[in-house]
Amino acid sequence: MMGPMPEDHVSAAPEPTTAPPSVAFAVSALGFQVGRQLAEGLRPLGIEPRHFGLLRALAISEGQTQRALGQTLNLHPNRMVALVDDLENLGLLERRRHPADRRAHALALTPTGRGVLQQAFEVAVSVENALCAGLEHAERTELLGLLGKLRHQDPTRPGVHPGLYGPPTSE
Amino acid sequence: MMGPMPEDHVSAAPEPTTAPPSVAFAVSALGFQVGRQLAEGLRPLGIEPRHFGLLRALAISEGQTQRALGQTLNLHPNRMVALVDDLENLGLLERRRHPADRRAHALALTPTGRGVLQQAFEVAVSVENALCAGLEHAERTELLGLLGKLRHQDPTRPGVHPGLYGPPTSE
DNA sequence: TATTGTTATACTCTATAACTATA
DNA sequence: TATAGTTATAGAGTATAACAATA
Repeated sequence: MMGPMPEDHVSAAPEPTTAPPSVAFAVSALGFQVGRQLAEGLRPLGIEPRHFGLLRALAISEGQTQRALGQTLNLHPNRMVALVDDLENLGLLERRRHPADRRAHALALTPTGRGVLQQAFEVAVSVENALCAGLEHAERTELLGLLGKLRHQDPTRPGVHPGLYGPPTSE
Repeated sequence: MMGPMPEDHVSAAPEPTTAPPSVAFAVSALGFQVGRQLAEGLRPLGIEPRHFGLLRALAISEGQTQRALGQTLNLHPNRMVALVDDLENLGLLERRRHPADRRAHALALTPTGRGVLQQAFEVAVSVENALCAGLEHAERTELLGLLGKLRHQDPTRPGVHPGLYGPPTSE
């Protein structure tokens, strides 16, 4: 990875102490900000972005085992335990008996969990709208199109965000 | 924070299990990817993104005290110690005597440090170009313009990225 | 023997607060 | 008394590997 790369859009040797305007930098700083805002918005719901990601993935297909869900989210079985514990303690999901395998759990959202997921989506929408408040509707469409043309390193399942599962952001 | 927000661009209640195309999500996922790529690219130089950030800030005005530099980067004095230790051990900067205050250090880049910073900028340019490889020049300009219109929560000094100083990204 | 979920352990990173030497 | 830098300590998070139950 990180071998020779095409260097056409930006000159190769900028002023050493100065950074040219950079899509990478903008996207990185904005992405961090968005993550913080999402975490803040979810706090009243008692969950963190990683829980949101798990609930969302579970809602897409219920009855999955922890392992299956963990593979979808690229999470080690290990880390799934605490995450599922959290959500079960909050009453947002249940570990039910798996019909075919008595070792495994069949994960299922509770009605409360479905409600919280709904609210979490609304938080996400708020973050989106706050972020895009300075854009006309057409500009936002245009921006989405351009972002879609950026090279994604990890064309995994859509909706899977590798950075969503770290520790809660401090500061 | 996170109070009432305008909700015009996106309907407030999407399908609960499905996410509409979102600038926030795209920017967040791409930002995380960019961070990983930068870390990978810097590894051969023996530094991490946070060291890059510190070197860059130091290059802008040398002779600063650790505290002053830490304030620029929003880093507690505490965390500066290990960071400056790293860079001093690598021979990239020096703690010199402060002319006016014998408690403080005057931080200065070494020639090696200047060289490594230069190489780090080249890595950053590589990441930028890889990211934007699918864009025409005009599209990239357009994208930069649109990103600039997104609402920045933290209009601090330009070039300061709050998420740059966490632990090195695993996975 | 392999696999699911769990636990144990060591390790890293962080934050708070002490500490020292200057001011 | 306050400040610059440092160190100590405790806490949170992660990863690796062991473990029990089941396949």
